[in-house]
Amino acid sequence: MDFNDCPCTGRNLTKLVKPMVMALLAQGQLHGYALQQEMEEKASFIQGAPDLSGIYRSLKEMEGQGYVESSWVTCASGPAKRCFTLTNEGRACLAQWRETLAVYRDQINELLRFIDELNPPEAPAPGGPGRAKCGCAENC
Amino acid sequence: MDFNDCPCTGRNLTKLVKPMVMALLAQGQLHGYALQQEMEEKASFIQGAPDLSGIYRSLKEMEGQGYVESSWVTCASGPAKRCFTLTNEGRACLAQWRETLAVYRDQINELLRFIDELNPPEAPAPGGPGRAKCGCAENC
DNA sequence: CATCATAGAGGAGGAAGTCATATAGTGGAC
DNA sequence: GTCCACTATATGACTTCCTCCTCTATGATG
Repeated sequence: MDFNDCPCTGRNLTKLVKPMVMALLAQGQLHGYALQQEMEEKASFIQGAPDLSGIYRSLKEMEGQGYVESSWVTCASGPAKRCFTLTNEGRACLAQWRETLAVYRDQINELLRFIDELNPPEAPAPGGPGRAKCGCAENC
Repeated sequence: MDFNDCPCTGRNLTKLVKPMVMALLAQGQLHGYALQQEMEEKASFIQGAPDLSGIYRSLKEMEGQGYVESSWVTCASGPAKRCFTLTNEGRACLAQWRETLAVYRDQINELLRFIDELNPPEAPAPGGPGRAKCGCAENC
C-alpha cells in the first residue's frame, strides 16, 4: 500500500516559511535567493528549502507589515539584489513565533503520545474494551 | 505591540484534523458530533477542537479514500447518527501519520533551537559579528 | 414553539507549490 | 569581438490544500 498522494506523507504540512526567514534575517541582512540557499544548507529546516516564490511572497508580506525592510544593492559583480533586514517589530514577531512553535510542538507530542497509546495496533475486539458503540450514552 | 492578526499567534497553523480523527476512531466508532466533543475534552489537542464542518469534510474525504466506513445508527433517543469506523487502510495511514508527525516535531525543534541561538536578542552590532553585508562573497 | 443534537453545503481566506517571465551579468564557441 | 547559453535574481499568475465561518435542514425534547 502506498500513500504517495496522501497527506499522511506530510506533503501538505505547513513549512513555516515566515519564522524561518525571520530567524535567518535575525543574523544579518540577506536577499531572497541567498535565503533559499541558507535554508537548503540547513537540511534540518522543514523538509528542505521552500519554493523561491514562496520566500519572495513572504518577504513582500512581511515588508508590508513592517517586519522587514529592503534596499537594492548593486555589487561589483552579479545582478542587483534586494537585501532585507529584520526590524525591531520583526524581532518581536519572531519572539512570538518562538512561543507559538514551542506550544505547537508540545501539542504534536501529545497527539503522538495519544497515537502510541493505541499500540499494539491490532484491531480492537468488536464490543471489546473499546468505547461504547457509536459513542452514545446508551448502548444502541 | 499586539500581534492579533499575525500568523505568529499560530492562528493559521494546520490543526491536523485527519490524524486526530483517525486516532480517535482507532479506539472505536464515533459520529461527527461526538468526535468534536472528544477533541474538546482533550484540550491537549491542537488548539482545541476544530470546526465541525471541517470534521465532516475530513470524514467524507477519508471515506472516499477507504480510510473510514460509515453506517447510520438510530438510537432509542436522539436523531439518527452516522457512525464511522476506521478500516485497516485507515490504520495503516494512521501509522504513516505517526512517522510523519514525529519527523515534523523534530524539525520544529530544530527551528526552535536555531531561534534560541540568537539569544540574547539584542540587535547585532552593524558590521559586527554578523554575516557579510547582503550575503555576497565580496564585501559590497 | 423554542431549543438541542446532528448533519451538511458553500464560500472566504491563508499557506505554499508550479509554471512562466524578466533582466543582468558571465563565460565560452566561433 | 559577437552571439549564445547559462547563472543569479526577482516577480507574477494560477492552483491546491487546509481551515474557518455562515447558513440550512431535520428529528427530538420540553
